Amino acid sequence: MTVATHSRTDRAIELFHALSDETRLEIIELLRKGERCVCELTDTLDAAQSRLSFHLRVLKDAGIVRDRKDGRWVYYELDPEAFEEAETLVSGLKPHALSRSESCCA
Amino acid sequence: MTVATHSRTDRAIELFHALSDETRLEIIELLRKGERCVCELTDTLDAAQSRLSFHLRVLKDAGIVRDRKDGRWVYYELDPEAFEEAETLVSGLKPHALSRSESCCA
DNA sequence: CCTATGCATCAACAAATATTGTTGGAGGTC
DNA sequence: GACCTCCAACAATATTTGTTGATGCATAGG
Repeated sequence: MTVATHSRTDRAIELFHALSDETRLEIIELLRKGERCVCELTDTLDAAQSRLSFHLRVLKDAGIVRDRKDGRWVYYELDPEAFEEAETLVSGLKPHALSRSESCCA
Repeated sequence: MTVATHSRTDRAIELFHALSDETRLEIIELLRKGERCVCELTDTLDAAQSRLSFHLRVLKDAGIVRDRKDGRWVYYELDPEAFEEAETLVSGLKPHALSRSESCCA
């Protein structure tokens, strides 16, 4: 599922976009405590199931969460790799991180 | 200028949102080489001036860039602090990073 | 002054995203 | 099998975001 047709920029957009929504950040905050099923999330966040399903998909597509099916329930948990990746991407944007051919000055 | 009540979550949303757009990432990539005036950006990115102005404002509001006026020109440059902040926010979302004493928001 | 340049801002439109209610399938329980 | 729960997917609507062109304002130079 690790798509390779993503440029570095596209990946940054996808990841940062997924992280730039209140509902999604709340989901992440909850999942930091451990795996949760959708029903627990809808309950805790007091959000419609279809809404959470949508946001969970965004998070999943971005690789931020993984899901696991167990009987009737689907459990979601954070994928640490995505956060490493986000950190790497952020550092790659920093002014002092000299990466490829860059000259200088105005 | 609105500052006032910025919860940690609101700040994350603002920052990540600013970083989740192609044009803005291109601007950042250019500014990594150093300060640039808007005219250079419009030229290099081949974008309408009003379009860049819009995105520069988003970046500025998020604290990612600073501007400096010199004569008729306005120069933009990256603010390293914002990237430090972004990194901190990302680590704060990581599954295993147990936060200090508390758990959330404001 | 008068005009040209560099940039911000606004209004209007276009496009992308999010929310809601609904539907249906997969999986349990009895 | 009949029936219930959990959840993803769809369609319709509402909301947000980005683009474009016009306008305004400041500065510089004639």
